[in-house]
Amino acid sequence: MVSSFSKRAIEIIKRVPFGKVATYGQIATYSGNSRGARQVVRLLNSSSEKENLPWYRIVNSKGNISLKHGNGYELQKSLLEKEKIEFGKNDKIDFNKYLWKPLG
DNA sequence: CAACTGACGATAG
DNA sequence: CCTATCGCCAGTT
Repeated sequence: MVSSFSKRAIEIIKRVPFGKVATYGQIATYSGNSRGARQVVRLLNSSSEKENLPWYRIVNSKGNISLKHGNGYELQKSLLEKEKIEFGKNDKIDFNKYLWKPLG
């Protein structure tokens, strides 16, 4: 068995459906390591294009985009809005509506 | 092999 | 609420 955290994380990221978002911690947890959030970041940076990952569906635990303005932030936001995801007051995403749940 | 690096997260003040 | 700090892990330098 491979049991490689990275490979599993990639598979999981690919499973995040249209119109939903997931947190770094979520991906890490479902990949077998609840503390692997930072590895998820690495993967997004190193494999988002190769693996064709929906990197823009990954946000931080607060429901905000983690990128900096002028450095992808607006891009990610627009991509999410195209998936009908709404941003609240502080450009915050409502997890009750948009957080991805692997079961349903 | 040691140090550095991240789009994080939890905790403390 | 906000900043500061520490912990975590794997891939790079």
